[in-house]
Amino acid sequence: MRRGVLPLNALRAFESTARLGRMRDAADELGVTYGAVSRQIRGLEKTLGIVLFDGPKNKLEPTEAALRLVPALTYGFDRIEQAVNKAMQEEDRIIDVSCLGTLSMRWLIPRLYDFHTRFPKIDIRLTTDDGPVNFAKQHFDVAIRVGNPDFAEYEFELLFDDAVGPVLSPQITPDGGISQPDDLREIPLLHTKTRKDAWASWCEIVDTKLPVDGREYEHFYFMLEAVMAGLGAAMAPWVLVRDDIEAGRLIAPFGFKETGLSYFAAYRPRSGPQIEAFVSWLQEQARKTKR
Amino acid sequence: MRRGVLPLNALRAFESTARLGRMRDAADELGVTYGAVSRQIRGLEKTLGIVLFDGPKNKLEPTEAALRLVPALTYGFDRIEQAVNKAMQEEDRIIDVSCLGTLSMRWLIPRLYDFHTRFPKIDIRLTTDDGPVNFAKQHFDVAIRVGNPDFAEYEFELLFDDAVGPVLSPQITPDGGISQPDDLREIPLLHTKTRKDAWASWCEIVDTKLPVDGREYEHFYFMLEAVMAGLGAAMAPWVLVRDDIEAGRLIAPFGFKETGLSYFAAYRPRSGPQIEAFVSWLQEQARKTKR
DNA sequence: CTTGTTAGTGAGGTTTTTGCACATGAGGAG
DNA sequence: CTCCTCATGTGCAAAAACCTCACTAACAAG
Repeated sequence: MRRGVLPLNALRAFESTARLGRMRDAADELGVTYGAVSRQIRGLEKTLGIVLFDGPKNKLEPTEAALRLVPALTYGFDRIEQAVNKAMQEEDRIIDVSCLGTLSMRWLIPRLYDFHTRFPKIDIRLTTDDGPVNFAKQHFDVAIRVGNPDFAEYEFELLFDDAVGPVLSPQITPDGGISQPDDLREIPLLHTKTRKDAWASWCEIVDTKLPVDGREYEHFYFMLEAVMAGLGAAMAPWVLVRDDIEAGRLIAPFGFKETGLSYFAAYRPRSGPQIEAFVSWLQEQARKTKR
Repeated sequence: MRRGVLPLNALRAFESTARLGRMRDAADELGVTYGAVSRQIRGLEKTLGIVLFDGPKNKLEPTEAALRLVPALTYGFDRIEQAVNKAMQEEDRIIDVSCLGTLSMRWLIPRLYDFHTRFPKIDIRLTTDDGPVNFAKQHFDVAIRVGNPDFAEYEFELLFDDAVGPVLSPQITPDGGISQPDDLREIPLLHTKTRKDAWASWCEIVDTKLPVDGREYEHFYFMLEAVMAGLGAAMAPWVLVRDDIEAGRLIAPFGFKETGLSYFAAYRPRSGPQIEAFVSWLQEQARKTKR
C-alpha cells in the first residue's frame, strides 16, 4: 500500500484500541465516541483485507495478524508524537495580548493554563485594556475586544456573540420565584459606572419598567462579587458569568439576549503561525464556551 | 500534543513536501492537487505554531524547525507503511469470483493487475458465467452480474448502471458525420445471438426505425472486434466499450441510454474482510470507470 | 431473568478536505 | 520596465470523511 493512501486515522484508532484493550478507552484517548472507533476499525479491516479482532463483542481479542501489526504502529506513532512535541517546544516566542479587563479575569486567565500546556515555549504577556485597537501605535500582537470589528484595520476572528441578561444569587430569589421581569422589583438592581444604561436597554427589549435605584459600582468585577453575596441583581454579559451559572452560584432567570455586538480577537495580518496558533486556540476555547 | 489529536494527514503532507522539495511532487505522491497540500501545510503551521517553510513562493525553503522535525516523521511513517504492507502480504486466501463473460474480458481482467499489486497474497480465481446467482449450490465467494439484484438472496454492492448506445469505428463515419439516428442507415448494424433485440429496443427509445439486416455474431466479443475493424455499428453497454472510446478506437455518436438495470457484485453475508476488501476494490474501480 | 458492560449499526448531521479556477508573487527574457 | 512562466495561495462550492445519537446485539455476572 502506497504511503499516500495509508489510512492513518484508522490505523491510529486501531493502534489505540489494541494497546488499551477496549474500544471504549481508545475512544476516550482519541476524544470521540466508541461508535466512531468501531467504524474506523471496521473500515480498516476492509481496506487491509485483514481480520483484526476476534471474539465476543464484550471481550475483543486481537487476531495474530493484529498482534504482529501493532508494535510497529505504536512505535511509529510514538516517534511521530515525540518529534512533533519536541518541535513545538523548541519554538519560543512571546505574544503580547491586550484584553478587556473583566474578560481576562473571568474567561481568559482561567483558560490560559491550557494554552501553556500545549505550547510550553510560547509566553503570553497579558495587558488589560478596554480602549480601541490600534496596532500602529500599540505594540500588541493580539487584542480581544467587544463591539463591531473594523474590517479595514486588522485581521480578526469572531469569538462569541455578546448577550446580556439579569443574574442574581439563588439565595435571594423571592418566595414566588422569578417568572417575569416585574418580579425583579423586589430586588435591588446594581449598576456599573461604565455601562450605566445596561438595565434600561434591557427593560426596553423586554418591554418593562423597573426602578433604577440600586448602588453603582466602580468595576464590573466588584458588582459581580456583590451579586454573588446576594446584594442584588446585575445585568451581565453571558461570557462573564457562564462559569458561575454552571457552578450554581448565580442564576439567570430570563436567559440572555443578544446585543448584536461580538467579542473578537484582532491581530496583524501575516503575523506568523504562533499568533495564529494562539488565535485559533482562542476560537477553540470560545467554541467550548458556547455550548 | 496528545497522540489523539495529532494531525496525521497534515503531517504526512508536510513530510512528503519536505522530502520531495516541492508541493507539486508531494501532491502527486498523495494523489491530490497541490492546493490541497498547500492548505494542509498552512493548517499544520497553525496548529503547531511553527513556521515550516520560508522563502519565495516559487522556491520554498524548509525552516530549521522543519528540518529537525522531518527525519523523525519520515522514519515513523516508513515504519508504519512497512508494517502495514507486511501485514497485508501475510494474509493469503483465494477468492472465487464468477463474472459475466464479456465484462471480465473487457473490464475486470485488465484491472485485476491493480488488485494484485495491492493485495499480493490474495488470489482471485475467475470463472466466467452469465447464469443466475445461487450461493447455496455454487462455491463462489463473489458473483458479478447485471440485472436487478435479489435483496433476499445475498449481500451486494452496486457497481454501475447499465447504459447502452450505438458505437462504431471513427474510420467509417459517413462524410456528413452522424448527428441523428437516421444517419446510421448507411452503416450495417451488427447483432449478437444473446441480445437480438438490442437495436430494436434502442430504436424505440429514440423513436426511429432502422433496417435490421446486419450480420449476427456468436459473442459480443467478436462483434466488437468487427466494429473496430469498421464492419458496422453495434449496440454496446457502456462499460464494455469505455476504454475503446477513451482510446479513440470507437465513437458513440448518441451517447448511452440507461436501461434501468445495474451491474452489481453479490457475496455471502459476513464472509470476512478479504471478500469485503475485494468488493470495495470493485466499487472503487467502478467509481473510476464512471467518470 | 434481569442488569450491566461493551461493541455494532442505520440514519442523519457536521466538519474537513478537496478540486477548480483564478490570484499572487518571484525570477528571468527581451 | 513589461511580459511570461512557474510554483504556490485562496475563495467558493461540492464531496468525502467523520462523528454522534439512538438503538440493537452479545455476553457475563448476580
